[in-house]
Amino acid sequence: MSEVRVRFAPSPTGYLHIGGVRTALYSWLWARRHQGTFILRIEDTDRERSTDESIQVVLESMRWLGLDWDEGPEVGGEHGPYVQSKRLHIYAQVAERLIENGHAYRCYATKEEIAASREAHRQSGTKDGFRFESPWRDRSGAPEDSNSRHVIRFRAPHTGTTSWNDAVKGRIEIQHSTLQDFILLRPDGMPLYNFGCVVDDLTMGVTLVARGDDHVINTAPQILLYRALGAEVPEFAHMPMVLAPNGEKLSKRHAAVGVLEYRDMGYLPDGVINYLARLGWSHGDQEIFTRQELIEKFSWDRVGSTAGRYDAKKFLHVQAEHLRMLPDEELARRVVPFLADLGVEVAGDDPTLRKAIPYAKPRASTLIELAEAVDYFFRPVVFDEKGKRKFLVPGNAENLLRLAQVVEAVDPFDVETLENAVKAWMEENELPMKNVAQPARVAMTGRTKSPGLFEVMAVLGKEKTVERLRAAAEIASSAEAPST
RNA sequence: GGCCCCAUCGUCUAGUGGUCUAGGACAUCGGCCUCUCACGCCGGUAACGCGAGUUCGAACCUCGCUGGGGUCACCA
Repeated sequence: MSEVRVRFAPSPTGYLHIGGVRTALYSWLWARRHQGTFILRIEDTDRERSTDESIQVVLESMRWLGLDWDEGPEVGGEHGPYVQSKRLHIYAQVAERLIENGHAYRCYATKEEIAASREAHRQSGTKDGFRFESPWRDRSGAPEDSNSRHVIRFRAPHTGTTSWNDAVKGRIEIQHSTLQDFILLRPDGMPLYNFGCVVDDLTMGVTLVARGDDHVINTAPQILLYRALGAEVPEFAHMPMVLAPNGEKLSKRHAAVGVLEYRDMGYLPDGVINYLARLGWSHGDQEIFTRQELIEKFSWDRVGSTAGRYDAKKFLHVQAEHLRMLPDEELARRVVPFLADLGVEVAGDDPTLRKAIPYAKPRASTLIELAEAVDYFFRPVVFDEKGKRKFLVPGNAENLLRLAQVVEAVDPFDVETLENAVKAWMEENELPMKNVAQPARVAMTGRTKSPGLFEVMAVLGKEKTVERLRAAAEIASSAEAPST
């Protein structure tokens, strides 16, 4: 097999959409699987919407996901520049060639003329789609003022068909009668999508073009363009789109669509990648994949043909699986910034943090939840009001005090020894675990839900455990008895 | 509307003519475990859109219908 060269070509218009990420991911996996080249190209020819900040967002998104590119912005490459607005001279050259060989022509029609033509078409009541037929298609000369504003159009065939064998959809055939003389270059020299895309893919040696299936129709004009340039046509892979839960096009209204939002919500790159990979692609019954497994197992023929719907719950589940797969040291390191957001400054190699992670891990799906599950080890208890009212009551004060006493004598201060000592004390006094556990839990964590009592104690350490139990006993004894 | 694509549980999917009284995962509902909450474990509900063919036999092949999506720009 010849070298695999694939690209991801987003337009920088705000954020990197999660659907776009999936396209990027599949291409990246394909490249990595075949030791090929993954190219990142910025399609910023829409001046209205493209911004430099957006380019940075795209790069940052790709970096965060770990989808590294071999050629593209910041890393360079032999076929640069990799930003379309810096390639205008190339498009101009190619367009000139197409004019010379008769495949393209200068069109001086004004926007007003086109609008009028569209209106006339509408009035005529035909059922066919509108195609602008430029009077300049068959005119040889130019207007008197040869500098006048014009675009360059492709001389599209009116009859026949173009077909290709799509890597995910199979054979697709498009009627030429549905094509119009699409514009290659605007008066300002900016290429339109179909032209810029083809020129770049061609000059960059792209062997397979992967994109969303909203581009299926564009493939016909693009193939025509390749042929007009006497070039070999690459392979195409059109994947179904990611839809909203209700079947609409996925947008901000339905979910977080910018991929960086997931970073901020405490998702892991591998969690995002796994969920997206599995949305539309499958490998038997396997649900959870490491990045390496994805690289080894990905193939276009396992990409399904039905549009996938975004499912936040499944996404969170897959994310949680990856959180639990991460070694504790690594989790401790990664949770630090999220703890900082909660106002807790702690180092990634802090021994208390390191000890707390294994107990917090099964209770968290994201890094944010993980941070929230360990914060009380590092700062004064903040009581859950309901829990406080229910459990820190006079009737429990004595037990809390005595528990503090029992615990104070425990050595070594580990889970097993603690459990033995406390249980022995409870048995002696015929105290049911239930009566002791919740007040103690609230005392130590401020909440009614937490890891096991003895686990919390062991992480907290003797000093803080005793201190918190006594403080809670104090609160309890001075609290009013429950009114009911 | 024209053109293009698609159609298995609520969702993601396995299934490529018989092994399917359709499997897995998420969600959901029961239960177990238990000091709370999770994790984990066990079990349940739940799908081949409809209609014609082809065939001894169809979720799998063909056609039609219905439904959904995409696209018809000097956006990408």
